[in-house]
Amino acid sequence: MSMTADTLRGNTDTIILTLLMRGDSYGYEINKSVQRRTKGEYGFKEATLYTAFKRLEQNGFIRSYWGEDGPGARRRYYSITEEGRRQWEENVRDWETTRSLLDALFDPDYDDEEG
Amino acid sequence: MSMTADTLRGNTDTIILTLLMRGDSYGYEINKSVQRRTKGEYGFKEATLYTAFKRLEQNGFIRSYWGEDGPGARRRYYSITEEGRRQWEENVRDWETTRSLLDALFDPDYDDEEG
DNA sequence: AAGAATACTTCACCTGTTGAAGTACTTCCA
DNA sequence: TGGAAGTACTTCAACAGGTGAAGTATTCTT
Repeated sequence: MSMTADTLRGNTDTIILTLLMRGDSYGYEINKSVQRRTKGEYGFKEATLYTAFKRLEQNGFIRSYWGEDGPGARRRYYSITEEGRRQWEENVRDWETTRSLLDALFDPDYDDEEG
Repeated sequence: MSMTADTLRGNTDTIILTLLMRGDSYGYEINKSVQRRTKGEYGFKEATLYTAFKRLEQNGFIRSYWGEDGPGARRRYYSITEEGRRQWEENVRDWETTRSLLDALFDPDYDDEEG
């Protein structure tokens, strides 16, 4: 796994929750959104994406249902739950904390006496 | 593993390299520095720390030697190599990229047409 | 008709983190 | 003097999340 992917690890769930806050969606489309937002620099591997859905559903953060039979392949839609929204808030706060921790830890000129 | 620890995963090596850029050091002290910089919010588990040293040394990013026999328990000192410095630069660039990717991916108001 | 795109599933494997247990020495303090 | 706490490192088994690979099935494009 590359450095980048390793940093992303564990944020998969939060990324998915963020996109579901805009409305119900399905795997393939969510992944396209991720790619669009990152200008193609990042996208989920299929296995990553679908195991994340399973995990999120087991934790009660999302719910799923099969889409109407239209043209094209069948789609499983996901929608975020109230608990999922709460989890999203917490995860984003955690991210902000971790982000500043890492910024401090990667600073080669950090003053150790600073408080 | 908590969200925070999961985001930190894979950045262990870069944290250690950052601290070694200030001069040679040893495990216990490096960990204290991490705790100081994060105001006690983060520190390595011993197993994490020492497996990271092993990994870094195997990759040629650090070198190690036993400290002089003084008072107190024996210490294994580490010093960063030229290759380690190059790796550090790369990792920090990767971190900056990933940080903005995640900031974009966690934005619930992101405009999908933006580009 | 072929190939690309859409869409999802499952499995075995890999990597980094961790809990737990152990070794060994020194300092503090009652 | 003796026990707890602090310093310092080691090893191992277990766990979680990500990934490559292979498969299924449909539709769109050329």
